[in-house]
Amino acid sequence: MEVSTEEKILNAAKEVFTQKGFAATRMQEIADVAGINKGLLHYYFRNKNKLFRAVFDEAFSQFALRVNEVFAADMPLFEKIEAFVSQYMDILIANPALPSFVINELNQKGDAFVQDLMNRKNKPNPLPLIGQVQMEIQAGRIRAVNPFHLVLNMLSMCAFPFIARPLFQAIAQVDDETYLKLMESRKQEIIDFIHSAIRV
Amino acid sequence: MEVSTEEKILNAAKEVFTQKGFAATRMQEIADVAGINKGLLHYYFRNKNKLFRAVFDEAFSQFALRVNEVFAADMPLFEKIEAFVSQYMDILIANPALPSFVINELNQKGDAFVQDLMNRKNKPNPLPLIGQVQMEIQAGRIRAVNPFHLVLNMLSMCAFPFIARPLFQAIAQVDDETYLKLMESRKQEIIDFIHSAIRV
DNA sequence: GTCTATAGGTAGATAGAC
DNA sequence: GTCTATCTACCTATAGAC
Repeated sequence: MEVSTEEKILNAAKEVFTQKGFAATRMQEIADVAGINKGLLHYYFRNKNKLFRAVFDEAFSQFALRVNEVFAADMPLFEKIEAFVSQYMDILIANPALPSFVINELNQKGDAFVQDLMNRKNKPNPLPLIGQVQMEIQAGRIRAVNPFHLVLNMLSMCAFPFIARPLFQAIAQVDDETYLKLMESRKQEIIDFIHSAIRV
Repeated sequence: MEVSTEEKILNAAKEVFTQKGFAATRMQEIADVAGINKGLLHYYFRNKNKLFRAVFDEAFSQFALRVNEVFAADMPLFEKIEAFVSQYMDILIANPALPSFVINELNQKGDAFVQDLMNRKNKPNPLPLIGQVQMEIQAGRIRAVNPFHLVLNMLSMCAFPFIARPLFQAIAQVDDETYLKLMESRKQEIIDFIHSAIRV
């Protein structure tokens, strides 16, 4: 064990907050998971809100930043879609509980929280990709789809199976490992689906 | 006002629970929204958990039941997809906060809660639709897509924009009314998208 | 059925010894 | 930096008057 106490707390907090959400999380439980004393949580992070922000901001960045990178890259459209879906699904497979956590808190914390987040962080920016789609349509190389909805479709198909995972997993009656393998094979399925949908 | 106290409580509980989630909801706030005394909540529903179950079960049914109806209907595949997307989006537009509430609690309450729900309620059953897709593929009338992923794609594109609504709405910088109108026009967009994706 | 008052328990946060 | 003990506030739930 060479991890600092601060790291132990952050790891434990990430685990408990992502599973239970802000309101249902108990500082005592974070301390238990971290294997340290409850008082130390306040020594390092002052209060529950600040500890939460530390966990949430990191989780949110992990999504927003990667999105912008790929969206703004200099690549042909089909390659870009393929690269995005592949990379984004990899992030989700590695962190299957994160999307529901982030979406969750955004829903519950209210508009002020979301606005504050948008000002503070560089927000996800789909405009480069949307512009590229428009150009391809004008050039007649893809079908005339609404670019906004196309991006929304792509994001939906990637993220939703993770957010609604308990439901789908219960319906399909498969264990965790099998479900994640399904998500692995889903990458190519989404890419093909989008490709077929927008080809002329 | 001819609504019974019990109904007033249920309406208020639905509003507060869906907005804040189980853990962050205060019985006092439900009483305030309902305009009644806090003690009455316990008189009618005994405790917070039972009141929650009353709200949750109704919300969950609203989704699961309608899904099964359309999935099992005797219709050609394309018509069925069109009918499903149209009807499902209508439910979502009328209850934009419900999907995130349901998904949310399913994520946080743990496996026991989900299992209990699956035994108690007739769970969503995609098999009729999946079987129909397989037949169309064998008949060569649509492209050979994985039926499971096709259903998942359809559900994702419908539901995700509502679950991730605060995020998308903040990015698109539109007000509530505009966003819901976007969802209205999205119905046809999804139908066309799926149609193009699976046509031979 | 509806209200007030309060019991009983728990959670976040602080004080202070080591 | 880390621990124990405790304060204060709040929340669910109940008891009991009306």
